[in-house]
Amino acid sequence: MSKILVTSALPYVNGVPHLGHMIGCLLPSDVYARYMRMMGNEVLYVAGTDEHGTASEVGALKAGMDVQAYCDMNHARHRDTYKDFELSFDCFGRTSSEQNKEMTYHIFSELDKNGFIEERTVKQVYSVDDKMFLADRYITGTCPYCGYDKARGDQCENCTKVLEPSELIDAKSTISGSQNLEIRESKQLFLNLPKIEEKLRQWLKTKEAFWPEVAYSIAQKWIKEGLQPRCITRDLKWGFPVNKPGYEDKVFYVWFDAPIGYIGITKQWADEKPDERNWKDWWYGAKDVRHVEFMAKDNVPYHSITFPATLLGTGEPWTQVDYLKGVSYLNYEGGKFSKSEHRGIFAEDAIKEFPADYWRYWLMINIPESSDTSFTFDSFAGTVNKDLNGVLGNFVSRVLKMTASKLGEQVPTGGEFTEAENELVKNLQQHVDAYLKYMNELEFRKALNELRAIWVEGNNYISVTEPWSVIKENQERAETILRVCINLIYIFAVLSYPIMPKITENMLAKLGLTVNDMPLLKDFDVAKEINFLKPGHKFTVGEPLFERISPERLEELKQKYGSSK
RNA sequence: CGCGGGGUAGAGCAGCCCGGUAGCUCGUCAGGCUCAUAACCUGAAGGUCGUAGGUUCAAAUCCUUCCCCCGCAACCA
Repeated sequence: MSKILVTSALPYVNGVPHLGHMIGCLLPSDVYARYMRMMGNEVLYVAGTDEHGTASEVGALKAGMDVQAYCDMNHARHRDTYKDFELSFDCFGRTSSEQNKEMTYHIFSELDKNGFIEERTVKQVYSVDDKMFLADRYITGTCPYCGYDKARGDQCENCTKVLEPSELIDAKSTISGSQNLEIRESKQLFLNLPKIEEKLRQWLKTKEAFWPEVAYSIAQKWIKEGLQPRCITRDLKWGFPVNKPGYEDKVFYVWFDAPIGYIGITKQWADEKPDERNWKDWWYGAKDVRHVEFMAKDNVPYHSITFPATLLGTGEPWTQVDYLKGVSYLNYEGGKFSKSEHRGIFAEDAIKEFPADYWRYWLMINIPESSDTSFTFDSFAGTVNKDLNGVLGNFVSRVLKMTASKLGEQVPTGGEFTEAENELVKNLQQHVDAYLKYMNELEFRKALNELRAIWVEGNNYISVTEPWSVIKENQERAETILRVCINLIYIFAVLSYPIMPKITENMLAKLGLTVNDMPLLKDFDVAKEINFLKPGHKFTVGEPLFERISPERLEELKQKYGSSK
């Protein structure tokens, strides 16, 4: 048994998670955590909301709320949504916690002590009326190059020119609309990345053979271009006050304390049961911990460069990332998800339309592993109707109904296995081995394709053996076939658990079982499990596992959630 | 010449690192079955592997040119 530390990139607290967020980090990390637990490993799976930064301050301001209350509200909203999606966090914490503050202070102090922190003076735009410094994107004005009147301080969306806020004509704050802006000088603290570069380069080299190509190439790119010192403080109120004399009125930049949040959240988890849990077992001088991180590709630089460098700079034995699963973007019907343009389907709405497992399955079998991909309702409906209803749901239904009507609601007795059963077991074992191999390698698309192939084996077997005909002349043989089929339902349920936990529970319930009756996936032996349910074991037919999506319903969904134009 | 990823049957993808009969899912067509959710099983058709050139006995796979799509470009979370 080994220890697997699973972390998902932390969703920003006042964002509204959509399907792209779900598949980018949250869902695959959950599938992996569940899988690793079923492999018999000790798993710690943590995530939480990333709460600091300008966006929260501005969001609270616009909502007319106190920042803390605003974050409390949004944190709860995230937590509930992820619960609806069956995400099995051991702890879903927050970066604004006391524990994270403690970690952040410690790590900063070590970096400072080791000479990796330096002071620089930077010029920033200050809004006199808002009484705050403005991030570049909170300033708009007329682009001096193309005349576009809604150019942002960092870039003009119209002519794509990269801008300095001071270049804008008639610049104003997007928060209050005030034009009373001035450039002020401000002292900030920087993390001296160039000083850590060599150490980082050597560390990164050890990852080349293991990380996915996307992740490693992005990290490599940053190294190649040369690292720059990085500002880690801000003139804001919402955040951890800097624990260095002379800087108490500033806070740490959100990107400094956010990844430290993984550690802080682990401490939140440990503090719930201090007698039996210790965060250091996972993060500090920890032995035999494999740390697997999940994130969308935009997050890769922070997790492959900045955060590892931060930890390296302390000179302390922190757990670093062993495997970094970077995922590309999921678009919506060809365009980007956009809250402001009401385009896309957001997690809270998705769950009202269909149970979590429908989404989990579609997202995992379509996870953007090699390039960006799109969600479409046509594809979703096709997958739900074909894979879930046609292949899996229908198999369960035909087997249980046939058995119940011909032989009663219990596992039939029957006789010895024949060539057909031996063939089935052999094929199934091959697919199972491939499924487990791909899950180990975090090749989710391939793994899910194997899972479906496993379900297809069931329909294939029943087609070939034709129990509905056989029962007319040879009841014992038909009983054998149906006994095997009912055990297949049990096997399918177990194997589907990491992807569709509720469906698994539902399938097991039909067989009078619970998830506690499931075997470990480690060394999963089809020949043994095919005989798990003994003759006479009761079952119930019950309701179908899935609901089909009719053409009318499909049209309705497309209308409701408007496609991109 | 900013950087990275992608361009393979109607659609979505695998194969490319380690050259050697181009695979999978959906869709289409044909057949089978009628236990089941008009579902399931089998078979077939369908591809100049973005473009142009090079290396090689042999290139989707290696090298070079160009074109197209997506994303990123560090005070943006």
